[in-house]
Amino acid sequence: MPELPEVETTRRGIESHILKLRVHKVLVREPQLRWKIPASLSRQLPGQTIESIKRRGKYLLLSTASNCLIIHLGMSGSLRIVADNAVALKHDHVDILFENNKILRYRDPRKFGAMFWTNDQPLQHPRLIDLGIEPFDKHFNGRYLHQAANNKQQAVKTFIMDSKQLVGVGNIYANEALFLAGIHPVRAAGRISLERYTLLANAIRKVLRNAIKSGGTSLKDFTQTDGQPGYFAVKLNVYDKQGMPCPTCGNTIKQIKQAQRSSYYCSVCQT
DNA sequence: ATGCGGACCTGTTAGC
DNA sequence: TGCTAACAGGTCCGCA
Repeated sequence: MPELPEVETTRRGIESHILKLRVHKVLVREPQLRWKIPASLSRQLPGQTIESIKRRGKYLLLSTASNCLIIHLGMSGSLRIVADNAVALKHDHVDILFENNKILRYRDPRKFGAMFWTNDQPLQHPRLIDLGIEPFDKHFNGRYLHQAANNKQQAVKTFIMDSKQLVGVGNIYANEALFLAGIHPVRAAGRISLERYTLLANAIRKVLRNAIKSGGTSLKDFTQTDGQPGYFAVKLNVYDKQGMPCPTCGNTIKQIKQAQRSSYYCSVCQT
């Protein structure tokens, strides 16, 4: 489900409700997500206070004075703030109950998400330590991409979706950014000029920034933490638009598969 | 080293 | 109407 904008929208949504609050209880109904949620979470988090809520790529980092709960939403995960008498539905796998009787509720039908319970160095966690640059880092630009692409034969679309290169760009925004930059998704990453990578870096930041501003993309089931849908979907140019006219030139949007993922592009505007 | 296909799991939808 | 197959926002792992 969530790419960087949806995770950031979630981060902001829960931050306003649980920052500086003490955890009263943790209820794990289904521990088996992508990896098993450690039992130590339920023992150790109660009594601790959430001191900060940060994001690294698509991971959320809920830090206490001595530990960090790392959450990844996978494809279908979501976090909501609900009242303590709200009935848990199927797929509501984890509740974190706070001292003010609000619950942070994790829901994930496909169970591709994950929760890790670590010390105070979450960025050293094996799943995070090799993550690439943040798209809003001041060092991220066309030169960075151009150098990272080196002589790669890999298609530029799978290249920008590789979290070891840069984080946060999933299938929707990869397609949208390539459209904005006028770059064909199949083009080899190592055969793109610095000038075009500068366009692409700017396009990536633009689509992510706009999506965050709109509260994320609502496709099927993404909602903000208050249950309101994101409003970005109406602004998508190519994603899921196969057969429809290109907003720029009117040519028919094409759909292909790359690395098992759907790619959408205009063969006139993107070369 | 690089890059690809398959895997994880459930729900929804397109197609027959 | 009902069954089946394909597909969905992510990313890890094993193999070529």
